[in-house]
Amino acid sequence: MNKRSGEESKRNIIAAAIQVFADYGYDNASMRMIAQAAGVSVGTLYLHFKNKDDLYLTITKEWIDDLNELTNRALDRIDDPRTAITVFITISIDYTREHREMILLQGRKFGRCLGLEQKQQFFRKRRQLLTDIVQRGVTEGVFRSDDPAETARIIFNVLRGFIFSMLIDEEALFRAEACVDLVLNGLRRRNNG
Amino acid sequence: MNKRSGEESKRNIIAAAIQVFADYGYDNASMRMIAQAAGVSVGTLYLHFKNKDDLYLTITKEWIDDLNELTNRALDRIDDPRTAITVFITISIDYTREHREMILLQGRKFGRCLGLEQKQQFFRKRRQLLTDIVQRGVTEGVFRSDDPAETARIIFNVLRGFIFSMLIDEEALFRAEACVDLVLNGLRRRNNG
Amino acid sequence: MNKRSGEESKRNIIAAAIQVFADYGYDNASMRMIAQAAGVSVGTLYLHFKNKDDLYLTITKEWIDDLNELTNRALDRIDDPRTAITVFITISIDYTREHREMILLQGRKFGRCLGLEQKQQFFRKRRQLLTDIVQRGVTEGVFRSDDPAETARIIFNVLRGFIFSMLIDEEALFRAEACVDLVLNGLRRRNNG
Amino acid sequence: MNKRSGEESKRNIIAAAIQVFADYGYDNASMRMIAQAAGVSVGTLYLHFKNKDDLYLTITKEWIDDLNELTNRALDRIDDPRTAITVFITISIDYTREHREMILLQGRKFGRCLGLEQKQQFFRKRRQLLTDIVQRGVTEGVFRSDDPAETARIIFNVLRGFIFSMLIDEEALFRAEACVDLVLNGLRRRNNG
DNA sequence: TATGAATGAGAATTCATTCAT
DNA sequence: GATGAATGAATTCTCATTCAT
Repeated sequence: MNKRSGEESKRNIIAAAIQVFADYGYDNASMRMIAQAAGVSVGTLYLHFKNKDDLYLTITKEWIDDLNELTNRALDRIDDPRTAITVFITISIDYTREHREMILLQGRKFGRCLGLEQKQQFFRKRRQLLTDIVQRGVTEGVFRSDDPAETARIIFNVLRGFIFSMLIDEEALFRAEACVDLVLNGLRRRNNG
Repeated sequence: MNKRSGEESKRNIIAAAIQVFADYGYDNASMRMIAQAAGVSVGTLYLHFKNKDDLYLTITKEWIDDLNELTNRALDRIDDPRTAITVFITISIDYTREHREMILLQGRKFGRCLGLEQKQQFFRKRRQLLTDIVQRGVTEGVFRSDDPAETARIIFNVLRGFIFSMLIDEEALFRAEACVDLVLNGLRRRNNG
Repeated sequence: MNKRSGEESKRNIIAAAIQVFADYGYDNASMRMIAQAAGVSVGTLYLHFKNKDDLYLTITKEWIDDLNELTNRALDRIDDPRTAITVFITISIDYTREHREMILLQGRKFGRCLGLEQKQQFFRKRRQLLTDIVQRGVTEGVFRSDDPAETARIIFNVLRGFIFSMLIDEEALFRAEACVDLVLNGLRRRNNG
Repeated sequence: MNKRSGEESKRNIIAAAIQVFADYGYDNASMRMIAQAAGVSVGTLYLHFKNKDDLYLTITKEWIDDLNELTNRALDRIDDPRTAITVFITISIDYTREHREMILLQGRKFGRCLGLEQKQQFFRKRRQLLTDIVQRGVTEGVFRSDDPAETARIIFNVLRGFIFSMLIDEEALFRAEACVDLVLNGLRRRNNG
């Protein structure tokens, strides 16, 4: 019985769970696998988390907070819409590359999606951020867009596609710069357009 | 019980399985549910399919063939790269909207993804199609792209993102035209570019 | 795999479950024990019953129906209140002696008592029967009772006590006739009373 | 943590355990719940009691002693058998009403009933008390009974029924006086009997 | 072909008990 | 004395798969 502090043990379990969930998906990851990966007994899992859902939600909540903060900090002092788009896309792609496990955030549990409310709010917030940037660009006359929200959704979906490609289809991954280039060009206002 | 020819029964099972898989996901769809939806006994499922994986793979194979044919037919006589891009994106979005179940194609069984080889080949083929179109556009001087394959991957990922949005986040869906507009503008060669 | 008809198998499981529940109580009887006693696998239990509660409730429902019918038939043509009391007590005691397992009917699951509604209705019906008999006796001038319902409850509780004694304290069991004697004497109207 | 003397802590745990056992039953009461209710850690429970059974037995022993003393004191100077019966029944009913938890005394752990020997002795003693009273009444010519022990068992079972009704079926409860009335009338010797 | 009863392995979860601190 | 993290065995329940009919 290797005694640790409660918090230490909890972090340890979370780290293990992230790996296992990411490797096998929510459904195929069993509590036994997670326990094994964390080097603890199954019972210990339930000492720190009410159940499998709770463990999963704790993890996703961390990511959401993490990404929110990272994004906010990065966009904090950026006024130029072109730079803002560049930063948003680059951060998203980089973060996804570094945290392949983040796919879990997108995780669907078909019937009832686990923590759906929380996630949708997060997605909504990110799309709003993009919408604001595009809108600003339009106002400033550097972007062209009939419908900034629609444009934001499209950009958002490239990034969502990237997340899944990370997991199921690495050949489909692209460089952030290439994406920025295409998008900025697509948004660009032109005289003879 | 209603005697049917073997083939008829098989079609019937596949139709039911598509629905159930699409509604609940591979893991949460049980053979019992599929049997019930098809109005046959569990044993009958195994008469036509070796096992659950086999049933799933049969379905995905059908889709791949279906989509391949649909796409090929649509692009058959189109020479203009701009029209080709427009058609490819529109077909993909429309098909996804009509066949929400197609998400299954992206289906990940994390550890070992079921039928991965087959799917990856399909994805590769679609990206190649896009690459060819972009390449042609560049050659003809209407598109601008440093790396057509990279550009193709980006477009491919918007569409992949759309598929997942269909399932987990309907608010994120966008119109095909808006996407075409952004992409074509992004690809457009410009004098002062 | 010993194939039986569905109904045959179900009866077999019920018989085993009655024994196991009676011997160990609801909580201490495990599905594994019941399966073993029935000579089937655990999975088979769930083929016939939705869950443990369902199995338990099926059993209690049978008893309730059984006892109701038995009692109704016995009291059908009896007009004399003294005979009716005698029959009611005798039947109850005899049935309990023969079906020691019937204790399950009383079964408490503390927080939420399983099938409480159903049982309470059954108990209520039996008390009502007793109340009617006593009331009749009073009306006919052979019984004496300030409050027939209260009297009925007391008699009802002797019988309930008997059921528990069957299980936990056989030394406390008594003969039906002795009980009838005491009760009838207690109910008897007297001139100098 | 609040340092207490060992004995004080023990009393505290017992009080909490009584509540929890009474609310949830032996099986459904967990050591964690008891610890929580007592405001101590799980480990502390095992400092004072060898295990769950030990804790339970300690409690039942207390009750047995408590009830024995209460009953003895009440019957101490009562000579009249009629009064004695009245007192015994009234005390039993009242005590049960006030200590709903006392149901635990009847507690069955089916297979091997916890502390069975101890309890049976207690029940035996109480029945003996009743038997003595009835016997005395018969000797003095105020009661009529072929078999005082049998009569005692019947009275004992009304009271046992009452205890269970307290828990599972409050509608079945009755007033002590009504019971005394029926029993005394039932015991009464009559001229024309 | 078709059925559906039966299986057994494995899933999530609970809990009495132990023991390092 | 007191704590509470850790354990492991047991519990309920699910499900892909098999096979006698």
